[in-house]
Amino acid sequence: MLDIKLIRERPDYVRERLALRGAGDEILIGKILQVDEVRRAALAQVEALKATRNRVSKEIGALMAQKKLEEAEARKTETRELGDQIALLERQVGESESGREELMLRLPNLPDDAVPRGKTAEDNPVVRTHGSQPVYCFKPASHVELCERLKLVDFARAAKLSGSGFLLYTHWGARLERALIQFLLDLHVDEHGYTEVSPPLMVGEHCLVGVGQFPKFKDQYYGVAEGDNPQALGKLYLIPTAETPVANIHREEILKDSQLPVNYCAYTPCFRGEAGAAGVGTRGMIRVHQFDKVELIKIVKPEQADVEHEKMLANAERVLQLLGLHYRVIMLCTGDMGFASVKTYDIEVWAPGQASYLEVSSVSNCGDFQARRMNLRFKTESGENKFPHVLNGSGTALARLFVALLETHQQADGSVSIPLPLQPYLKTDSIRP
RNA sequence: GGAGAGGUGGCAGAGUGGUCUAUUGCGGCGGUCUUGAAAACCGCUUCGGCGGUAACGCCGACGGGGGUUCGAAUCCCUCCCUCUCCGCCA
Repeated sequence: MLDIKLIRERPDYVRERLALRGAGDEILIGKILQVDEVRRAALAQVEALKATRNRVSKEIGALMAQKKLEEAEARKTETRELGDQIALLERQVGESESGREELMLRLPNLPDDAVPRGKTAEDNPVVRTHGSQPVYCFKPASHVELCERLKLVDFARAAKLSGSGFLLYTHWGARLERALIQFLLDLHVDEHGYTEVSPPLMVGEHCLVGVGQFPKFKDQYYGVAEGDNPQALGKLYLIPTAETPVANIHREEILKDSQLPVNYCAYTPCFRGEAGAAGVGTRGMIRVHQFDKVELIKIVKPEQADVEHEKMLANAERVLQLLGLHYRVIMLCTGDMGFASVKTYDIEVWAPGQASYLEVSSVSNCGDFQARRMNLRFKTESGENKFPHVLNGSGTALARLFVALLETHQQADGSVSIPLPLQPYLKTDSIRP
C-alpha cells in the first residue's frame, strides 16, 4: 500500500510513477483523493460532536453524584439526539474509509528511479551473464525425454491422479528433488546466514492481502474447503509461494531496531492456478500447478534495502554457480514488474534442451509497500515507529532448476552427471538409464 | 466436535455503568546522590488518527464486529483465539 500522505501531497508524482507501469492505475488517484477528502471532513465533524458528548456526559455524571436528578434528566434529553448524529456521521466516515482502503489496496507499488522504463519483457535489460551456453557433440534432449528415459518423472500417471500440470517424481527423480531441497537449504542457512523456517502451507486471506496477491489477483490461487462445509471455502488458501506466510510472520508487530535485518529461508511447495496459461509451456515441468521452491525473505531498515537486495541476488546466483549452470540476470522494466515491487531482478537459467532461458528466481525489493499492508513496523533508535522494507527472492524454484540441471549435464551415453556439490546429497555422481 | 475457564499496556495483574486522565507492581529509560556503580528517592514509560506554522488541543483503541445508554473495559448479541478436560485422529 502506498502512503496516503504521499498521494495527498504529491498526487502528480504518484500518477507519473504509476503511469510507468502502463496499467492505467493512475486514474484511481483522483477518486482516492476525493474519497479521502469526504472522510476527513466527516471525521472532523464527528470528533467535534464526540468531544461535546464526552463533556456533557461527565457533567451528567457529576450532577447525578450530587443527587440533582431532575437537572441530570434535563441534560439527558438535551443531548439525546447527539448520539444519532454521531452514528450517522460515523457511518459516513466508515464508508469513505473502506472505500478509500479498497482503492488503495488495488494500487501497485511505485517503481524505483533505477528501474529502466519499458512496456514488456522485451524491454528488460540483461544485467550480466554467467558462463556460456554449453556445446554438445549430440543434439541435447529435452528434460521430458530425459525424465522418461531415466524414469525420473511419470507425467502420465501424475495426470491420472490430478490432471495436467502436476508431477509425479519417481526413483532417482524423487531423490534428486529431495537432494536439491536439502542442498539449497544448507547453502542458505549454513553459508549465507539465513534462519530456516517451515511455515503453514495454507494461510488466511489477510496474508495474501499483506504481500499484495489479494485483492487484485484473487483468481490465481487455490482456496480450500474443510469437509463439506461451503462456508469454510475461501477461509484458507494454498500458498502460491513461501513469501506469503514468511513475509507475514511479523505482521502487526513493532520490531526492535536491533532485530533487523531479519533473514528467513524456507522450503515449501507452491500452488498456482495459472488460469489462462493453458497451452503456454504446458508440456513437461516448466509450468505446473504445484512445484517446490526455497524462498529467501529479508526484513530490513530502509537504508539497508539496496545492499541487502544485491546480497540476496548474489545468494540466489550462487546456487546456479555451484551447480555449473549458465544463466543471466535481467532487471525487470517498469512495465513488467510485479505488483508489490519497487525493483526486481530475475535470474534466468539456460536450458539446452529448450534452447531457451527459464526464469528460476525473481528477487524483489518491495520497499515499505508490504509492511504497510501488514502493519509491520520497527522502532528506530530515536524511538520513532517506521515501516521496514521487505525483500523476497527465490533461492530458487525447483522444477525449472531440475530441468536445467538435467538438460545441461546430460551425456552422450544418455546419462546425467551430477555436479560435485550435489553429490553428497544424492549419493551418486551420475544418473544412468 | 462436546463441556468448562479465560483474552486489559513490554510482562504480571486490579478494575461489575459516571467523580480529572484505566489502580498497582515488575521490567525499561532519564535524573538526583556517587570517584564509578548499587541501593534509595524523583520523573517518564502503548498505538493510531484529526486540527494547528508551532506550543498544543481533540478523537479512537481493554481479542474482532455489532447493540443497549446521555455515558461501556464493565451490560447484551455474535465471531475469533488461548488454556483445561472429553471424543476422534497422523
